[in-house]
Amino acid sequence: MNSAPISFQLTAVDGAARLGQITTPHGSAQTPMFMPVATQATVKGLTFDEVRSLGAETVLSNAYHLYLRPGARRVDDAGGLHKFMGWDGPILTDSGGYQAFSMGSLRRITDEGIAFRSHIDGSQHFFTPRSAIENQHEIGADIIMCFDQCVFSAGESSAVREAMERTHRWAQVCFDAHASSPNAGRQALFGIVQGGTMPALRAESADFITGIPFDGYAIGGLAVGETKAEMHDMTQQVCTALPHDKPRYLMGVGSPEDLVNSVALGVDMFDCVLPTRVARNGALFTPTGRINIGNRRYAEVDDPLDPACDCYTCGNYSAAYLRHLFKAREMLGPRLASMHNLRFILRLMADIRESIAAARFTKFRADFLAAYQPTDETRRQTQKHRWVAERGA
RNA sequence: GGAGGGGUGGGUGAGUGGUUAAAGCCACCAGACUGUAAAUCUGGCGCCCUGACGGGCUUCGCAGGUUCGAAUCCUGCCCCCUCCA
Repeated sequence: MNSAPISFQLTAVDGAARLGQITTPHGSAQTPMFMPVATQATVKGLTFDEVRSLGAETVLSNAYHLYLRPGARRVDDAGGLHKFMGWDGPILTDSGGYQAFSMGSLRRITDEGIAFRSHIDGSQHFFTPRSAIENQHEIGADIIMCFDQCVFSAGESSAVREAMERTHRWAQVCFDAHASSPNAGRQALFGIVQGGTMPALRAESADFITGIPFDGYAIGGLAVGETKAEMHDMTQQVCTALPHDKPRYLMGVGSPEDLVNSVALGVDMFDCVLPTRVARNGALFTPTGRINIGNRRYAEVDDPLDPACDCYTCGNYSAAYLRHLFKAREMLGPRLASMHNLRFILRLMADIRESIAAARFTKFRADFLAAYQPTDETRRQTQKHRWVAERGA
């Protein structure tokens, strides 16, 4: 029997929020943590030196993308993903299950697995739960994920149930394939709870998945189009059903407010493309909410976007300059914006951890949410609701 | 001086009698993006009224004219470009 590839220690609890540490073959990381997304073995636009200096301890990559290019075999031959991409900290790889959701018409799902048509060259590829695990063995991340089927959470119940049951069957296959492999001693495997937005299905899924002794448990199929309230309720429900002593990973989340809210429910790990994707399109996080740097109002702001921010961007450049870079479509714009957003998120996580350690997370959360307006759209809706409420009364 | 071509909304550029407030692209304004097919996508973009639906007004160098109806046809004028001398 191999010794466990990772260990998880809880060091403090504040309400349902947990402070902990995950130790992997490539070092340890404090939780709750946010993992920047390096889908194609790169956090778009940044070097890993920069990623680390921003405060990231663990990064996420994607086995589907690496399988297609440069090839899992090639990554293995290059000495594994850590060496290949130049990141010696913990890495988690997603199996490619999410691509069952995001690739739409390019894939076909059967009980055997998922047939993908490569978005790169149109070639046909077939992923089975077993092959997805083998890919991840070759790639060599510290934490690998079960091959699941992600669906639109609030979709038709029969479709959600079907995907959930398939995910369950595949979870067992993944577990067996991993447990019987030599990699079980050096890579951790997480199971994934599905079940859409239906409490009964989530309960069933959490029960099934936690029945398999994975190294950690993930909540999948959220933040894919359902309401914030549904996401919150499902996360809360699943968290109460997950074992206390294993890390809990809410996949694909999230926005600043989602992170704060989900930590309050007991989530330990997050990943999300939002900070970097949104940054590349000119949206930046600030303590008072998300803004679009391309807006006219920043044209003459010669101070940093957030003078209190400790990131490289805010330390060296004005909002007006950042806006100019975006308007001129200069590549430095997305880079500086990505650094800012990742720093914002990673500092937020550090602040969260600090507040849990000091047993004042509840207040921290309340203060943060009171100040933070997610987007202009939500801001507008909030104002409209208020207006309608006042008027209707 | 001769021959020909052309002037369209911020720019470029379609449109040659009605279905045109006028394509497309750019610029500009605004929004979105949650296990990355994304440095992407969406909406707005003459003026006025409306929360919206919608309605009103004024536009295609300028001035006249033909016509039920003109960016489109005719006349005059003003500019611009190409070639020849």
